[in-house]
Amino acid sequence: MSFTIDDELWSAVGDPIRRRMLDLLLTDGGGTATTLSARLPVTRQAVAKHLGVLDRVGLVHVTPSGRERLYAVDEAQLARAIAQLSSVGATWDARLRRIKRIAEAIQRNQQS
Amino acid sequence: MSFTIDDELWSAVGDPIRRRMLDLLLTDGGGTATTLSARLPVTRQAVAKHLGVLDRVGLVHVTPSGRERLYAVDEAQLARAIAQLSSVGATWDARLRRIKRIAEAIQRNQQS
DNA sequence: AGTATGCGCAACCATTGGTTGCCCTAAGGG
DNA sequence: CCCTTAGGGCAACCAATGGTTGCGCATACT
Repeated sequence: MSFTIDDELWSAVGDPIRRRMLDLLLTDGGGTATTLSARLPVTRQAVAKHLGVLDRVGLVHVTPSGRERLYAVDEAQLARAIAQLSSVGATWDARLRRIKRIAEAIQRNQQS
Repeated sequence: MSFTIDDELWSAVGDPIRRRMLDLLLTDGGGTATTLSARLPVTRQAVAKHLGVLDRVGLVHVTPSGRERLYAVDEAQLARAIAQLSSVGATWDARLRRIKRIAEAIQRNQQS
């Protein structure tokens, strides 16, 4: 059945700010809390908390360098997250399809 | 760019309990707060609140019948949600692919 | 009539996402 | 070498959300 795949991972990408952060990290190839917050509508501290969340589920990893902490996307883990998204989507899609087929079958029966 | 597609809709399916509720409503073809809560690890009131959320974004619709309130999935809206999931997934997937291509190109250059 | 049941409302609690303020420490410029 | 600047962590605080319990109301069942 597997509806509860990995709620931690899903809820990590569930937040719109975190999705935008992942987008930025992907396009820029990395960033710090400060650079990210400059391009987001929230403060550095908020971004830092989000980075903590993403780090805990392994979606990003950090490399301290001097007084900076550079974050980058963990591609393997993001790939896993993508897989889960499409898995849930596929499940629902299949069910919707089945429902539609049944509905059409009923219509056909009623017309005959 | 459209990373902020429809955060309302996304965050509605972002909650694990709500996803399981949608699953149940799809497989059973509908249900009430009480019947759902019987098959979920939360109370009827919690389920009722979630149903309120799903209702507000249009993912379910309700038909009052006597003292019961029967909820069912709005298939069109769920289809929209699925489309958004796969859209975000596809975006990230494309970027990961591009990064991988670049990485391989660099490797090839360094070997030559 | 009276009981049982489905539901809504309100109060309350914990967690989370957000803010501001403060302090520490590493870089950089006179 | 000292002092300023800038990145980042920590703590307090606030609002929203997901969860609970308790209660009251109205509809159905016997």
